[in-house]
Amino acid sequence: MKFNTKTRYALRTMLELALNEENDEGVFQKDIAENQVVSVKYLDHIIASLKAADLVENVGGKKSGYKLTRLAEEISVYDIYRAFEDELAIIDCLLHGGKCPTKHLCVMKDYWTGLNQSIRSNMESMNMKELANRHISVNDK
Amino acid sequence: MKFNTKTRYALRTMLELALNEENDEGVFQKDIAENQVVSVKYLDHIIASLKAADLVENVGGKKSGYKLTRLAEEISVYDIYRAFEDELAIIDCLLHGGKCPTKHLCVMKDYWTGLNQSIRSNMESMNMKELANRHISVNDK
DNA sequence: CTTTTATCCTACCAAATTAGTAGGATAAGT
DNA sequence: ACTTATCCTACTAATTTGGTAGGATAAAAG
Ligand code: FES
Ligand code: FES
Repeated sequence: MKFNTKTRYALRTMLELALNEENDEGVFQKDIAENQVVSVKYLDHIIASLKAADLVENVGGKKSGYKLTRLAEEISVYDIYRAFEDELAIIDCLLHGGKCPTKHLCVMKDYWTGLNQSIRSNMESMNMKELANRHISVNDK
Repeated sequence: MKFNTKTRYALRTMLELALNEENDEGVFQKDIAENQVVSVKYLDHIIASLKAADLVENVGGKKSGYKLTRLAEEISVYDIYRAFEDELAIIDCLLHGGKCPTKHLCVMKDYWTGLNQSIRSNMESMNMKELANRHISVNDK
């Protein structure tokens, strides 16, 4: 029961972009890589997924920095999770009307569904603006 | 972000035992295996872990059934999870005073800590008696 | 206009984890 | 004596994870 490292790096990447929301020049991949202590090459994959999910974009052409495609406030933790994974389904029985392999009705399914929903709601209700604000208030002390 | 199948099978196994709490003869492994559509051999591992975690015990000697070691009410979903995994830590930064690899203070850690706590509380607050009751009320309709 | 550099894109890969199977020992019941 | 259910240890195939490597492309710097 772990989140993968890509999602974690992606969140910190998005946090940097959220902190630079006002910066029209965007942020360079290599600067992010340095701050996050991750190779530029690895960050390549992460940013590629974020782009594919339409969460970030280049400011200009090939050698330009990155910006968020929308307001940080409108990007949730779950949005970022979704750039790397399918819809949250903590067990397979919850997938696409997935059925339980058991003979009889499985009462656990209701429990899993509730837990799944709770985790998802938590991720949906936290946005990057809020995280950026927290970051500022912590680092200003 | 998935729970493993062992935990899932274990929960259903424990549910069967909870439903047979009053049955002094215990429940046989092979009967559980049949109900859960899982090989007896695989269930071997699952039950071994449950025993190691002191959640179930044999009623008698070698060929006897299993019973819960405590009241179903006193066994939480998290107890069962813990029979197969270490303390819940949805990212490694949360482990044993684990530090973040970042240069600066990582504000994400507070978020992860909160989510981790929320998931854990959810699992801790559901017990096998409650699940057994739900099972009965669903299957009696 | 040449060199550098940052993004882009596709392969590949080693290690770890998952979800089991296999084989047999032990001991109780028939 | 035979069957059978639990117990115990190894092994393994498939998948996932967490990356690295190589090079193409295009912009900017000199
Ligand atoms: S078997 Fe599907 S949730 Fe229990
Ligand atoms: S790096 Fe540890 S939680 Fe962000």
